[in-house]
Amino acid sequence: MTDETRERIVDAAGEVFSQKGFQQATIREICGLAEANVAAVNYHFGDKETLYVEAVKRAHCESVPVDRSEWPSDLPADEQLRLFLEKMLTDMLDRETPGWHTALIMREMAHPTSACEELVRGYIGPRFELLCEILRALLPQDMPGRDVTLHAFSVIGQCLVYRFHRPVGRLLIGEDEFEALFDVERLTRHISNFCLAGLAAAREEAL
Amino acid sequence: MTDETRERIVDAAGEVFSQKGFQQATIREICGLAEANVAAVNYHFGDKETLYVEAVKRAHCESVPVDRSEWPSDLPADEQLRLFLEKMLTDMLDRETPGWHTALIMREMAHPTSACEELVRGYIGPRFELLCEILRALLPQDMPGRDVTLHAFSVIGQCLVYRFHRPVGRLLIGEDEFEALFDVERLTRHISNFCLAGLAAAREEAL
DNA sequence: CACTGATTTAAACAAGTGTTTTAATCGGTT
DNA sequence: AACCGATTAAAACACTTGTTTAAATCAGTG
Repeated sequence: MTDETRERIVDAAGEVFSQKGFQQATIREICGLAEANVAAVNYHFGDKETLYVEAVKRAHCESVPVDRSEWPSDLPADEQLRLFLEKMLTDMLDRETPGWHTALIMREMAHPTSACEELVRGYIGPRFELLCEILRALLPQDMPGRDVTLHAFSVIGQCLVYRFHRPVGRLLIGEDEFEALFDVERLTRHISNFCLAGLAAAREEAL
Repeated sequence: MTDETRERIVDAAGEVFSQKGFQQATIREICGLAEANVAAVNYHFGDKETLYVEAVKRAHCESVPVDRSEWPSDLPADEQLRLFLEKMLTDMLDRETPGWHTALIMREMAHPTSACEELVRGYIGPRFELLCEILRALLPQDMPGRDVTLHAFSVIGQCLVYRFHRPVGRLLIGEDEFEALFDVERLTRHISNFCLAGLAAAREEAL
């Protein structure tokens, strides 16, 4: 049990931080879950914030990397977009996915802390770059980068809304109705169709 | 100064709550801003949560109501959508807008509390309904309500992303570049073009 | 002016927080 | 077995928080 304690604490911290956020989570709850003493946090990490950063680091290190070498770049761009959306929506919405890793990343996206910069560099950034490249293939060649970015935000905005505004959505159209929308396949189909039409229009307009 | 104190406290509470959220805001800071004694909150409102609900209530009561009678329903549907987007983006992004009202509503959208239900009923709901009606005019007549809802979420998702993920956006493409995107006119044009193309495609597909 | 109820004030309270201290315990080494 | 550094444990510390108390002040009325 040399530094198994350290491991258990990071794991418990990820669990609790992802559910309650940095401030709301208490060291006592984390240590209770990890079956460790409260002093262990200061002994192993120094303070609460360092532990938090450690948990975020672990979250995005252990999440599936965007291995560009294994991304099917030879697929038609519209198929690549469909695939990208399916992956993103699965990561974000799939309730079957166990573990706190994605939840913590999502929380950090909504409430950035000092850990965010590294998260953008190591997790969000590469994915965003991939999306932009896919979009570039579907947009006029001479389109300024800034406009490509606008399209990228349009694509991810449609996904994020289901993750970050779920409670409002439930109140808005009823809980059952909203949960019925939570089908990755259905959402993938809708969003990719919607986006591909928007992209095609931008392509035509440029002619 | 009979219940001017009460007014000052609600106003200061809205200010602080909108910036820091319910938990992070402290009664002492609110009362400091309101130039009132800490005990005044309990005297006038009972407890912190009641004060919060009061502030949210004031926020959406004083915000511009969706007066359906003065909405230009005779405009072409695509123009209505453009107008709707412009209003929504202006409310959400315009930094010139003083006051905490919108900021508090936005915060409640991301972190719903007990005040959210009433907010959905009195503020978000009517606006969402209006959007759905506009979209219905742009979509096949026989399209199921559920699919109209999907399109509505696609529209508002593209707006919300600029409000709720601003910090990540700044890190992602650089602060200056991101702020340059924050032009209501430009965003309105992009999002409405993008959406109108998606809607047109859904219309054609139904033929 | 004196009385009364509403309001304000300063101080204290009780609970919870991150952190530190100090002593006990463990595991390996000589 | 005795020692030693690393780790764990329980308790205390210092501070912040929402809330309450009890006295002081104010505003209106007889």
